[in-house]
Amino acid sequence: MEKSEPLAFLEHDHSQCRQTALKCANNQGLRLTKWRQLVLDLLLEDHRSMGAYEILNRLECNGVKPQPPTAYRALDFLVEHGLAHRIEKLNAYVACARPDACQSAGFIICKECNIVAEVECSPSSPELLRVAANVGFDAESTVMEVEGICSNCQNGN
Amino acid sequence: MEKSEPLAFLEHDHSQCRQTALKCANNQGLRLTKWRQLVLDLLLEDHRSMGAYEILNRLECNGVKPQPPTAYRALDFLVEHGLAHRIEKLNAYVACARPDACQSAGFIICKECNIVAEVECSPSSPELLRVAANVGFDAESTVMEVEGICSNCQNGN
DNA sequence: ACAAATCTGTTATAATGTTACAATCCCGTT
DNA sequence: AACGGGATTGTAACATTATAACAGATTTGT
Repeated sequence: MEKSEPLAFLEHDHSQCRQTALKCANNQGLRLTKWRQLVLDLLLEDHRSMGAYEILNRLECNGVKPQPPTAYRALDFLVEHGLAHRIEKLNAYVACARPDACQSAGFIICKECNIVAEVECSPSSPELLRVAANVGFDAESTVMEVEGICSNCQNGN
Repeated sequence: MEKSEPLAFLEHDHSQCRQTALKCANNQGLRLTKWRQLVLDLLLEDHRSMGAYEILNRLECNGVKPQPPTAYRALDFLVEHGLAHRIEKLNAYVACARPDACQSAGFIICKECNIVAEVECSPSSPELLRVAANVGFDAESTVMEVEGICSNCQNGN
């Protein structure tokens, strides 16, 4: 598979994605607590994005349903440590597709089926970064998202 | 001035920006109604972004303060017709810096002073678009945003 | 075992955005 | 000028997304 192939659109062994993410989390010595684990599991179900409240509504542990801060804390943690990404356009979250090798990611978002394909790519448009550098701007984070209709949905699937 | 120079960071005659935007709106034959005019005026005050409710709170006409839908309708209209942009990372809006020649814009966002510099640039990272094209994705809109600290704010201004 | 740091539970509230429907205004045609 | 259809606005209620604040519990390093 090519480096920047968007996994989400390809047939693949998705359980591998989950394995990789978990392994990666452990290797980093992160504290994957109960809620973080559960949230990550939900996100790792597939390559769709989930809103915080969709996650919250499905979160549950021994019959206990947590409050919003619990979901947001877990999400913040996962995003901060590169196990998940926030999709700004959707106010939603996806599991990182390549937590072992994620430097800078862009996202291809299908409006129809909500698949979010992660693409490892250089941060932002080169022009944008060049201009930022020119004016002495200290870039900390970048958002790269393309929204449209995926090939499957164009064909009415 | 170079094509892709970010106006927001440069000394410039800002009244020109407003003139251009208004001229542009009229040339397109758009109906710049009362609220649209007022919202656009607020956005054109400078190159900062404003949240919908910040705009709403400042909106007023003959002592009448409108409700949220009024602000959102005006913003949607302005965005749809290229007179303003939505900044996804901030859930906020800026006036378009070059409404006469805006094809595809990226944004440099300073966390400190909230300046949003618009940069005309090719849409997204080439890799991201190439991958999208490869998988037959029909791209409709792209988000390109870089957040960080501008040169002024780095120097404690 | 202790203190410090981190994480969780809980309540409340803030901020952002939308639905739905009635009333009004604008514009082209009679 | 009167009419009719489409666009715009007024208004109330509500939905969704996110955070503040603080107490209690758990984990970690020493």
